Amino acid sequence: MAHVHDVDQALEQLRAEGERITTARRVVLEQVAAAHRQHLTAEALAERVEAQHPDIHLSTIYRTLDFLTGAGILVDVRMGRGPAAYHFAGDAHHHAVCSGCGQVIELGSETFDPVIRRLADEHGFEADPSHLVIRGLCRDCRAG
Amino acid sequence: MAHVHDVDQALEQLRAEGERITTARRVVLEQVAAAHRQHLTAEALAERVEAQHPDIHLSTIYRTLDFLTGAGILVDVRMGRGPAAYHFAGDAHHHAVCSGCGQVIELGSETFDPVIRRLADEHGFEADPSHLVIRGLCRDCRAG
DNA sequence: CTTGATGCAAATGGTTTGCATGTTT
DNA sequence: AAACATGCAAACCATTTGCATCAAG
Repeated sequence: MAHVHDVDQALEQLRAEGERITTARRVVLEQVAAAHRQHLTAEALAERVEAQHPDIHLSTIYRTLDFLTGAGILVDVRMGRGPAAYHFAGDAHHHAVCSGCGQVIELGSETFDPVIRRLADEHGFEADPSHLVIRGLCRDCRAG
Repeated sequence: MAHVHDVDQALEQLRAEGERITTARRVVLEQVAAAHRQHLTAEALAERVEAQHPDIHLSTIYRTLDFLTGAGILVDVRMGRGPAAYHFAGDAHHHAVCSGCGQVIELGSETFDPVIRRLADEHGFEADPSHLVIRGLCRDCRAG
C-alpha cells in the first residue's frame, strides 16, 4: 500500500479499516496537513488544535499521534534530544544536520536510492526509509 | 582527526586537549570498551560502574557521557523511544531493521559512501554518520 | 447499545540542574 | 590555590496511564 500524504487518503484508510473517525483525529490530520512538510511536535500541534477546539486535551493529541503512527499514516521523527515530531508517511524526506551550526539541509527521498539498491542486492532487504538524519559539517563550518 | 575507538586513544585525546581525567571518566570509558560494540544506556553503564565504584552517582554518569559525547569520543544513539545508548565514535556502523520481524542486519560504515559522496558534491556537506537506522522488510518478511 | 475515544489529574521515565563539597591540575 | 568535577536532592520535560465519562458506529 502506498503511503498516505493527505487528509482524505488518511480518512479513507481509517474508514476502510473500520477505525473510528473522531473530531480529534480529523483535526490533528488537518493541522499536520496545514503544516506541510514541517516538523511539528505534539505540543506545537496541540497549540494549533486548541485554537479551534479548546476542548481537545494534550493527552488526546498524544494518543491520536500514537494511533495515526501505528496505522502507518504518520511517521514520527526523533531528532536527537527534544520532543518527537510528526509528518505524513507519504512525505518521505531526509536531513543533513550540521553538528557545527545546527543548519538543516533537506534531502529528497531519492538521495538514498543507491543505498536502497545495494541493500536489495546484497541482503534482499526492501528498505523503506521515511526519515533519516545524517550528521556532519556544512560548507561554512568546514571552512570556518 | 580520526575517531577514537579505545580507552587509551580517548585518554590521550583528553590529555592533549587539557581536559581532566577523573575516575568517573576513566571507568565509564572502560565499561564502554568492555561492552564492545554493544549499545549501552546510561543506566546499564551505571550498573556496571557501580559494581566497582559504588560512590559514582548516576548524575555523574550522565554528565560524563555528555562530556565524552561533546568531545567527540563517544556518540549517542537514539533508537525511537527509550533511553539513549552510547558507543565509541570510531565504531561507526549502521543497521537495517525489519519492520516485520525486528531482525537487525548490521551494515558496514561504507554502506553509505555513495550518499556521502553525493552530499559533498551537491552541498559541500561533509557527512560523518556514526549511526543510522534504516527500516524496511527483510527477505523473509517480503516473501512471507 | 457496545466499544472504543476522551478529559482530567496524577504518575512515569529519562535526564538535567543548583548548590555545597571534593578532586585534578 | 584556581578551576572544574561530583554527590545529592530536587526540578524538569515529554510522554503515559487510570479512571470516570462521552461519542462513534
